[in-house]
Amino acid sequence: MRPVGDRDARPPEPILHVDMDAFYASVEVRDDPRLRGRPVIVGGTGGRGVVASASYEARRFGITSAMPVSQAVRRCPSAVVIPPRFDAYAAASDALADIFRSVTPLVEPLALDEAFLDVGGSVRLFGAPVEIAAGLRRRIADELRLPASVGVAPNKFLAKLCSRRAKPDGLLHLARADVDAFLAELDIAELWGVGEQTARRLAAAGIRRVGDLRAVEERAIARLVGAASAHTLRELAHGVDARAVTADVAAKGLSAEETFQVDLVDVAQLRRGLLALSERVARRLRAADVRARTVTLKVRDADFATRTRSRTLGVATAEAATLHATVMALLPTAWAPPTAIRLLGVGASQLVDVDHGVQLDLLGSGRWNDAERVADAVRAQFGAAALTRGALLDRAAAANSAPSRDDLPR
DNA sequence: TCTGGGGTCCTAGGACCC
DNA sequence: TCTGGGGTCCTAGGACCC
Repeated sequence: MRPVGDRDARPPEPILHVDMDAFYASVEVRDDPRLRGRPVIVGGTGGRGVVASASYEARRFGITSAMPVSQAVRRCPSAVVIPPRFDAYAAASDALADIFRSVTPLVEPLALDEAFLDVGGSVRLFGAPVEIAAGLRRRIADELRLPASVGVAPNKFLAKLCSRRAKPDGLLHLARADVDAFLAELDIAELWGVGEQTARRLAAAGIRRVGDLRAVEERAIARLVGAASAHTLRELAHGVDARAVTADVAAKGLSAEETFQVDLVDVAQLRRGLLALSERVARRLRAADVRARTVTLKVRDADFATRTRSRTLGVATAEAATLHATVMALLPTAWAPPTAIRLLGVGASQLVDVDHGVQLDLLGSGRWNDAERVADAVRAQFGAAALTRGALLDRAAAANSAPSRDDLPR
């Protein structure tokens, strides 16, 4: 039975989207006050790096994320370029999550710097959603000394639109009654799932605003973007989004990839690169207590042509040796000399829980797993650099590989 | 000095089974 | 002796998101 009465009613706009402003750059400015007011770029400094985050001062020069750092620096020679410190961002992200969970258990992170919150059950304790949102912004500013923007709306999609609209350092509440008018004039590119390609295809059919989209039959949209996208698009155009805020969403897959500063050209280099990536993936699988059934090799040529090859194993694995053997077996189907390679990747998907005991490995490659688990323990106690495979210590590998980073806890 | 790294979801074709 | 339909799994690629 639901209690009757206003005090218990679920508010009409219970969903919050909290999004940190220029997150990585803001953390850097906070931790080094000399950077305040200056154009700050966080990104790879190795020559092939791109912008991961840019302060609003840098954005005034037309610098956007994913832009090559080289290009960004040409636009703004006075910009300070800082290599990412993921540990610092992860720490800030953890503190942020603690603040979120102090108002509701229904917290769904989307990335290190943003999350959905359903505060529908929190109003009796903490007040209306807008008041909760304002309180969160205050606490984030006071305790983390970081700027955040918050959207308050009836559902996830609208809340995300609102937080974007509120940026930087703002709060926007969209009442249910205002949804239709708000959406009608919106550019279709603002819809979730409409990127450059889709926007171009829709525009070619005369659909530029959400209002235009509403006037077109779903079947006609499906011919442009496929059935599934057409259905979602139509719902979003009417402000409908039934997805619940869900805490603890299990990951579907996990991968590691690396763009090399200098292209790789021979099989020995590729073998070493794939071994290092296999180790990173295996370690993360074991840390998450999962095993993968499907292994994917990713190869990008010097001319940026990208291929993937995958194989599904009979027995799920979390062993670097197995991952490595699998991607090495796939390699000849994706690469042949003398093609130069700029990126390698190793992916693991079709994850199964170790607890569920799906794997019954009677043939006993288990000794590899034992050895690797011992290695995990040594690294946990003495640091990531404490143990490295002999094959990775080769001089050529050391010279060509970017400094390795610890894998991010997720 | 062109184009990172980590993900999710969808589509389409083929294999295979009933 | 000429061709069904449904369902599931696997693989490759692409769009999109932060």
